[in-house]
Amino acid sequence: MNFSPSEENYLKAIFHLQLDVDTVTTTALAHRLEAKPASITDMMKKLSNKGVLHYKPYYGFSLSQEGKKIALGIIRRHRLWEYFLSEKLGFNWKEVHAVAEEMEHVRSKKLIDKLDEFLGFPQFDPHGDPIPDSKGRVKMRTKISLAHLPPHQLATVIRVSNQSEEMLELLQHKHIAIGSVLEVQKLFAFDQSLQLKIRPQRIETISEQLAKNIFVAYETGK
Amino acid sequence: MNFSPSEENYLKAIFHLQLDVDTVTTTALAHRLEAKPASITDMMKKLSNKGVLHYKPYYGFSLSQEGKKIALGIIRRHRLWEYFLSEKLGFNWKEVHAVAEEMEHVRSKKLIDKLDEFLGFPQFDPHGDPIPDSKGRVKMRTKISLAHLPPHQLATVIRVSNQSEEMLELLQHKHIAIGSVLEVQKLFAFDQSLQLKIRPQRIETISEQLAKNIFVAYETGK
DNA sequence: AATATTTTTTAGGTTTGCCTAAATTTAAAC
DNA sequence: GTTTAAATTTAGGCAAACCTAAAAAATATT
Repeated sequence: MNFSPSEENYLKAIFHLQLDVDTVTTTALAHRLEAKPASITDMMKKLSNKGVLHYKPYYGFSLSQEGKKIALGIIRRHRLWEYFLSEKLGFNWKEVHAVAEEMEHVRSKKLIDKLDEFLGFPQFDPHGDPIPDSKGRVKMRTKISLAHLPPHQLATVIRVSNQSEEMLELLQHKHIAIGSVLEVQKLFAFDQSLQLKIRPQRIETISEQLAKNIFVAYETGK
Repeated sequence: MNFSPSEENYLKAIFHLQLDVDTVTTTALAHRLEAKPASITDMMKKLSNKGVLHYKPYYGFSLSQEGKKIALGIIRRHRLWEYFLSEKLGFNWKEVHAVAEEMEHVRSKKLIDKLDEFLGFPQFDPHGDPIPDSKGRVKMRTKISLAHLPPHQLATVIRVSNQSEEMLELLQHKHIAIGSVLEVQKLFAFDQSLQLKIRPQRIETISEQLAKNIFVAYETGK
């Protein structure tokens, strides 16, 4: 079955909303897609006719098994393009999303699988979100601020929320960069400062304030 | 001004038709776009209102200066993606066009300029057609069968029309590949066979039949 | 439980990009 | 120079994807 760009956007949005709730409401989806509730109802009828949606009027909707598979395919395309834009063309994280939003609608299985191969089968996009593989499987990770990382848990730096000159200078000094693998060795109760072990074998101490602005991810079961 | 994918396809098609004729007719365009003449008229009204077209009802149309600039931008996008698909993802020439047809409509100046840079500012796409640069300038080349290449004219192999095992074997034996730079040293009148000089310094003789299946290009003034 | 409020759906309208069929204009043929 | 044929445009319709306003259903309030 074939889906228009618009239908694809609906499926993707529902998928994301379902990460938090079992059943998605008309208003929630309208809000996310910046559309009016009436438009949502229109589309829900169409999508449930196509069998990708469980829909009971007035009681919300959720993706069918088929719908989930399709949504994962769209997310795969989106995140692979994000990775390409960031890694190969030098876009920064903020610019990447809007462009990928368009590119994800180019539908060619071969294109995406070749792109995946060209990129070296990346498992996570530049935001640290997992990229589904060609069978729709995703690696799960927990993403949190470094300030909340459990001690002795190995994690990878995926983002810094503050991009000021001053912070980047400090990060450089501490040898912390995107992709750095590290763990918390000690948490000092007095001021919540942290002692880090940065792979392969560097020890650094950072303030709570800095830790709060560094985001890390680590793999979890499943 | 902004153009929909459909409008872009019309502009591109008119541009291509104008390579052969000054004024494009409704029927010619309808034929090329596989649409009905009435649809063409509809769109011509829209496009001439947007100022990209000279249009006199019943007498055909042609691109305005502005229209040409936009068409070149679309062709630039198309051919850069073709180059990417072929060079980076390993697509073959036949598959490249259809996918690029979709990708060309992702509009982001930055995306295209970064892609251009990433690809090393290529001047010709995998079909040997010129890629307009970011200012819309194109290098011109003549594309012909090797059988018709004027003697002593340096040219580059851009395509082989027959992809059979047998022919590829022969090409390999003669050290002729896509991108080979060569010139005709002698044409034997008896059987139209050719003696080639292949850069940097190889001499090969090939039959007329083979020459007819090899296509080459060479730069011409402007 | 009855009423008020919020959420959702229905009904009907708009724009884009296509279509068919009929009318009009231009070009060709006699 | 009529008449015929071909090309083009106009008129009116259709589907997709949105909208507004009104109606209907579910939820909250008292």
